[in-house]
Amino acid sequence: MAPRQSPAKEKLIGAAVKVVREKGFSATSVDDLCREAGVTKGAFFHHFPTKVDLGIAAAEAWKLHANELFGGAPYMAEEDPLDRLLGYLEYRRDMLDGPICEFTCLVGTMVQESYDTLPALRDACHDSIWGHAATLVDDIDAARKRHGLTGDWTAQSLALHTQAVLQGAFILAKAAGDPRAARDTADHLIRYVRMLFNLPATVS
Amino acid sequence: MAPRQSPAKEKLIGAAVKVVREKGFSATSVDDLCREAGVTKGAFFHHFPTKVDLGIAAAEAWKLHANELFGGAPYMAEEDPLDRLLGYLEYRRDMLDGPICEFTCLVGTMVQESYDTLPALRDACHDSIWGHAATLVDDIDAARKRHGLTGDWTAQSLALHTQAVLQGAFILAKAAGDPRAARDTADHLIRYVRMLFNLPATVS
DNA sequence: ACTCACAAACCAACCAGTTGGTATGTTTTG
DNA sequence: CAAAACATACCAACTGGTTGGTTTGTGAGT
Repeated sequence: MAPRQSPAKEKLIGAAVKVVREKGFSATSVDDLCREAGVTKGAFFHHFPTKVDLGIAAAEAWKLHANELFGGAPYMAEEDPLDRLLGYLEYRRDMLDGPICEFTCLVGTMVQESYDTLPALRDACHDSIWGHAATLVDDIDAARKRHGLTGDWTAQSLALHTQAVLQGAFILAKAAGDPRAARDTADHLIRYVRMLFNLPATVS
Repeated sequence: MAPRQSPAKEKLIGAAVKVVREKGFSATSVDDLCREAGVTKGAFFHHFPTKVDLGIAAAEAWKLHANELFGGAPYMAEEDPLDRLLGYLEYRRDMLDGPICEFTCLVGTMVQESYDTLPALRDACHDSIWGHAATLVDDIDAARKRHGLTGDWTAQSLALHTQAVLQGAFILAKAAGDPRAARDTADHLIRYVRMLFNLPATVS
């Protein structure tokens, strides 16, 4: 239902998602992006006033992509909200496989570089992360009620915690050049959530 | 006891630690680093063959700095290794306060940008993170034995998990421009470790 | 006739790295 | 012991290439 943007604009956003994840935002030049998208600089600056504006558009596209991907995943059919939450976490753990460039996070990468120097881009990254975390909050709250939990933590803070652990896992994978440590960290996260909800700690 | 390097070299490493944490590695120019250190470009390339080599030296200095800081912290006097571990985590949580640029991690920032393009720098970041995590492993293992724990996780994986959570917390703080979400995530980590060791979940 | 979407050529500023040099030790040698 | 030879630490000026961004032009659709 997206209002079908012009092809050059979409190709540039796709190129940004790909290249920035590999090289980082500031190491990616406008020429890199045009080359990847198969478009000239004229087209670039026709659609985006600055390079930062493409970064912002890419962050927004990334949020839509993520919420579509995880909103439509098989575990979303589970009836118990806790099963949906655990399904999400296991799905994310299982994604930590194969080439690193395919599971890392665009906005986590961008915000590391831009938080102090490019506030508009930082805000777009914030919106992307918080917007994705928000899709978990209702299930966490419903799971708390259904399983009669108390505990001095909020659904929002647990949702953000899952995102933090995943972002940290990406850093471990990048540093090691190998996703094993990232998978172990995701397993710790799953074990934590199971323990919070009084399930056996054994990870599936 | 360090063999006292030349002043320009030390100033450049200090400048790299500061400026790269604020702006990221590739957005930081050699001129930025020279200006911050108060030396000329000639001095820079006398001591470091390339900008990447300064990044590597900064990553090594960062590891030494961290292991010195946390190795000499007050909680290290605790007798129970579990108290040392929890002391470490609470200390790290309490550091998540004040200006963001003062608690974020140099090597986490650098490896995000360099993992695919600058393998030598990535390896130095890997060594820094893994080297710091290693300082926790013995205490975790000793705590497991003393508290009679079983559980299908390794001390190494829990040590790395703490680092992942902290790295993720830094990303949340950077994205929000505010450390509150990072503190909440550190509290979840502390709660997890307490639950693993069968302590009351309440966070101090 | 007019706008939109794009292309090509171009620009000043900036980039990492080089050059050729000086000042200050330190080591070797007559 | 002193002079010569060498090494280290540093500096100012420069270079070729790259940067984000601009300008001007053009072909297709309306």
